[in-house]
Amino acid sequence: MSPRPNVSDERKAQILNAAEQVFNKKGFDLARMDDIADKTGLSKGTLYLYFKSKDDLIIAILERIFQGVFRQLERREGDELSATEAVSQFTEAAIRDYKRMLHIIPVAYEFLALAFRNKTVQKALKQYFRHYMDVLVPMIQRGIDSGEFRQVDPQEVAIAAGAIYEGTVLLWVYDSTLIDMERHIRSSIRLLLEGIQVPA
Amino acid sequence: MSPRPNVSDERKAQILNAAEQVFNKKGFDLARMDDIADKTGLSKGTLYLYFKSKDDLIIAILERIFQGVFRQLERREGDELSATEAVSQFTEAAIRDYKRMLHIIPVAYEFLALAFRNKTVQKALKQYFRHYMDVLVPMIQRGIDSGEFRQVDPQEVAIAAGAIYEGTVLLWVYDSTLIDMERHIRSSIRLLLEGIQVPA
DNA sequence: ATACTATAACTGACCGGTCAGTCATGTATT
DNA sequence: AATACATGACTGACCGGTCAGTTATAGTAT
Repeated sequence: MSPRPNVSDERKAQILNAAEQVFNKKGFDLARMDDIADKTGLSKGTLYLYFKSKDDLIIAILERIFQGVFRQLERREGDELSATEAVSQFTEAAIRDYKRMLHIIPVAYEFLALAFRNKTVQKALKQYFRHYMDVLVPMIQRGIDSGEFRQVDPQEVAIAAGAIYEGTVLLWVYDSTLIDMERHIRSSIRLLLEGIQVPA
Repeated sequence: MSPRPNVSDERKAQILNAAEQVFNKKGFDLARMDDIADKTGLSKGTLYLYFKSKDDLIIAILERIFQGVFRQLERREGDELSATEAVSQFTEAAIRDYKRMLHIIPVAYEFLALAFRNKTVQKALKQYFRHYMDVLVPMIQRGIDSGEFRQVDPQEVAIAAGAIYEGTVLLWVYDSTLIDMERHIRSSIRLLLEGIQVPA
């Protein structure tokens, strides 16, 4: 048996949590390994027992975030609902996601800037977006087939919806006093849906 | 008379152009003052004759960008058009703006991340967004008053449109092969407008 | 024309602070 | 004793910013 219990997983999570907070507060570059060490209550040397570099730490954080988002996206449901209701439920799930992720938004935008310079990041974003489209496009297509929606291009509608989700978060960053993320995502999607519904 | 002609304005522009390129390519922190100096063909010392720090340089770049956008926003026209046409023209202007700004998008996202940590940046963004709303909300209100649009909340519609503009750019960053910025901004705004128009 | 002067424009070696990453040493557990 | 875990002082590369010195040019004097 080991002379000491294996604490590797706890330590890693503990370090990632601290690092996430520090990165959010200061940004990648201004975040010091010493800051993260202080936050965990461990020493800097110990960080390097569990992560071999600062980059390694960042990558691990981003992976953890994307894993969460993918899990959420993959939970498809509501095939028995009307297309409007299905999109609305999807929207509610998206809102829950965004609210859960509010605290890592600063890192997320730094990550976006990085996308222009890093192939791996580009791939992750592309994959995330395709996932999203794979869920939403068929949902809209079903609405068209059932006569609930007009003859629109389902991909264009899905892109409009995606733009509304992501864009509302951005507007909220611009001015959080004027934008209520939850309310405005909901109202914008409602306007979009009303535009494609076949009048009763 | 001066022993040498004043080249201050040309130099500043020259340095800002070079800095913009380098910041876009490497990001703010990885960009070296020496890189910028090399790009201009001037020496590092000369940069400091015109800008007192690296921060000063990035601030000047962002100011230049915002000035351009404000100039665009303030050019109101089209009071004699239908509201739909006015919004469409505004959209075309926005598309032109975005296309013109494509090359500084990486810096823009770094700037957004900064918004969470910097009051000045927060103020600039807020101002930008208010400007935008000040133009678009009355445009939509006019459509409602004239009976062209349904009784919707004009602010909600303006926010939806703003989210579409900004969000489409973001989706394009995610996957530039799937998103045609110009086409998808246009189609999404069209869907939105169709949703608020009073049926003929 | 030529030489001289004043000064704006420019240069680049250098300084000093910073910080990611290392490692010799120590401690707790079995 | 053996092993896993932990420490924090230390190192050295790096880079923003400085400044003593150099160069170019417009005007002036001869």
